[in-house]
Amino acid sequence: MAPALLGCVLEHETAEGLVAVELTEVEAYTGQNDPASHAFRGQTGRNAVMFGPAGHAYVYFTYGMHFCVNVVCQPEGIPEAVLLRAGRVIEGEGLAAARRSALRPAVASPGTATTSSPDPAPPNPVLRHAAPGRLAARDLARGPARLCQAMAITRAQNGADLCGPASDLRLRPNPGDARASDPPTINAGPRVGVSSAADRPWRFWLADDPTVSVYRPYKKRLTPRA
DNA sequence: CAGCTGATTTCCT
DNA sequence: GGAAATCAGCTGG
Repeated sequence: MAPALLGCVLEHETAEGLVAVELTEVEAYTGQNDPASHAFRGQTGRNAVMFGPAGHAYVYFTYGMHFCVNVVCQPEGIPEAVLLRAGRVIEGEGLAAARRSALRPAVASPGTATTSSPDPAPPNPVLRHAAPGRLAARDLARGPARLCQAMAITRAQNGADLCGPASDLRLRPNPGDARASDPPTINAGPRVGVSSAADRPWRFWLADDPTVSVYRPYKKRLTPRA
């Protein structure tokens, strides 16, 4: 399933508009026999969608600030999924860039809220710069959390039916994909940032595509966070 | 360019 | 309590 998803298009239609991304990099997670999978130790609140039917979005929140999206790939009860790691924005580039470069509200934390501003209160008092510099087109969805930010995919999309034509978040084959006559070269290698089963070459990407994220092997933290 | 670190929450042991 | 399917900014070579 993972290499088959390369070249397909993920679309998200929101009140702000439509953003479409052609997938250029994915990773497979086979669940119960894969120690790197969130489903390895069985079903939990977070990973429940992976145990549901295929074709739905498993969105998870990680590192306290990022979302990542997967496509569930097996029937109910078999928690296999493919992480969407990167893509090329083919529609709604302006909107994607705005989402990626705008000042973003920080996640609410106790004690930091409201009151101290003498000015008319901004929409959210705690703001953080997301991407001060100019943003290259190739970087809009280059990485799993960047892809979610560019497409406004959050917890709200967890469980979305990617194959439902009425769904706001949907996956479709790429009509401009010429692979039938001129198949793209697909490369495979170890997954990014994965500490266990790091030898399994289950990351797949389109060769020579600039939107593919930079490979970073797993590194243990020198000073673990409290 | 490689390497480190802060940000910040959820989940699991 | 500690790691995590990350990212951006900064440092030093």
